[in-house]
Amino acid sequence: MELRQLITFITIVELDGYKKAAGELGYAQSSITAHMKDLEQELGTPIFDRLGRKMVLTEAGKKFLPYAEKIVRLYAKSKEAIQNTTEPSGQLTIGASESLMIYWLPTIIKRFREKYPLVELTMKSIQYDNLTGQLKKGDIDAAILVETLNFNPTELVTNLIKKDELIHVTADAAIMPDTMLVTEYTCSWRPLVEEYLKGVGKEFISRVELPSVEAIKQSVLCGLGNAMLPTFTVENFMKSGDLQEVHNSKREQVGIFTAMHKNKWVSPSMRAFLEVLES
Amino acid sequence: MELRQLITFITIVELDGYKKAAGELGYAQSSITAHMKDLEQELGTPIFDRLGRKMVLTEAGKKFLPYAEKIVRLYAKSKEAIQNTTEPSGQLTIGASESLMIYWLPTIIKRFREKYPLVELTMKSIQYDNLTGQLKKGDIDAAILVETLNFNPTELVTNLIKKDELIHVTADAAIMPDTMLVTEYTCSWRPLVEEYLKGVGKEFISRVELPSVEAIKQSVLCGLGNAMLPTFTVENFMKSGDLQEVHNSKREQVGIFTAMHKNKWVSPSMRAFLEVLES
DNA sequence: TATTATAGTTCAATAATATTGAACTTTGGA
DNA sequence: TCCAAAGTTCAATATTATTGAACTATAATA
Repeated sequence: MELRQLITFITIVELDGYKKAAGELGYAQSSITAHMKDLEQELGTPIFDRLGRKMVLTEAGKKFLPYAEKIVRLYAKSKEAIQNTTEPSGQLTIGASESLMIYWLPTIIKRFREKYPLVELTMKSIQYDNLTGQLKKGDIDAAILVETLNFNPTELVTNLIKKDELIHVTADAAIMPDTMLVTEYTCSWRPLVEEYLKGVGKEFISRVELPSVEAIKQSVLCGLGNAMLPTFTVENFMKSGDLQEVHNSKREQVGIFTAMHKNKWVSPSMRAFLEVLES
Repeated sequence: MELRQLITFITIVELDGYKKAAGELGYAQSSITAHMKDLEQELGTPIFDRLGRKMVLTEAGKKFLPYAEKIVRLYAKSKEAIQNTTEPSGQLTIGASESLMIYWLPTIIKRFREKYPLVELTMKSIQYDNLTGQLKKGDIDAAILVETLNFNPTELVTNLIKKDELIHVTADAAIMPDTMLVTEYTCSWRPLVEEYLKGVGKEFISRVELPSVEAIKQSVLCGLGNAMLPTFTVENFMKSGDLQEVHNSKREQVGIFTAMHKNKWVSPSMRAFLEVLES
């Protein structure tokens, strides 16, 4: 049984005759006969009675008709549902680094939700040590993260959304305290912090590792130590003066990137999200 | 898009891989690739992301999956519904002559209904002058009727269920009144009545045409005239003595027949009905 | 870091099947 | 009685589905 035979069957019933159906569908009449013979063989019973030159549905044919119609209707519907995905919809799972999630994405997500309400958006925090794995397994469709500017792993397609800088901040601009508050090792910019410290000859300074950017920031505010953080995380406190840049400190370049698996199909939802990101 | 491709698609998702699906379905792996390429072409979007050696459903694929499953499930269901028609069901329309409908069929219908409750049985009265037409148009699936024993029209398959006789009845057995109560001309046994009258030299006797057997019987009972009727219509009144056979009258042979179009497929319901009829 | 095994793709050859036209059958009207 | 219309059959042909072999890319392993 194949869809084409079901379509033939339905057309015969609609137009009341093999010949008309053949004309409608662009087949030779004998093809119509063949289609129906196949169907009847598969079903094991005749579906038409050949009463004189009239074709009349048998009881089996009558029972089968609604099934055939439903199947063909579903077929058409499925095509439409997939093809006419003008309006992004369905699930979209984005992995984001914790800091971006807090300081940058909320407004973006809000805009995206307003524009594409049919997309079921899920945000997940990413594991920096297994980004490729997460993208490959389909755990997340794309990732947004802060990385060094040379970020470009094979297997992934990356895209720089925005450049930013790591800035050395402290509660009191005059001093560079002995304690450096840092993120964990798997954090993407942690190597840059280490490089910076080496650059200023402070590679042996004591470090306190804290689990989140927000924890580090609050601790810096209390004077517990200082830290290298992306500017977008500290902008507001710089303006208010609660945090200040260490004098003569060097800034390190970082970028906000999107990343996805290179073979991944970019769905309409995904494209929409990337567009909102870039605007 | 063909059913076979949908089955392949579903199997791939279930077994998680082209190779396993190929094994399961008895295809070469390249056939699986071809199936999915066809599907993707028809839908206009990829349905799998080739992430490394893992095949992961795309968003479009995820949306398509439930459609595919529903279509394949319907396909299986339809086959089952048609093939496993062990239990007769569906519509069955029987045409019957008015007399049989009244005196013979009620108990048969009752038995049939008890045995096959799923069949929606419809009884229609037949037009004797257009029996073939009714059978051909699908107005009725089969007819049950009283006919002369040589009843055997081309185009129809007939079957003698039971022999019966036309019996010349009257309210007073001693006399044969001047008035003959007869059915209309299109009635199947009317010619036999005419033949009988000719046989007994009464071909010019006066006739009153009445529209139904029941009307004739009641009229005979009142002494309005006499009539030739099938025994099954008058049995009870013969036993009670209210109707009596005319002395030395000849009986005419008739039969109760089923008739259906010769090309008509005998559905399980129909077969069941015929079996009940013959028991 | 090679090496190997695994999973999927490509492509040309082949097997399978769908379609067709021509001749035939049956039926319903002129 | 003959003709036209509708469907069937069947052999020829066109199309398509399937396959095996060579190839690519990736994951595992040694």
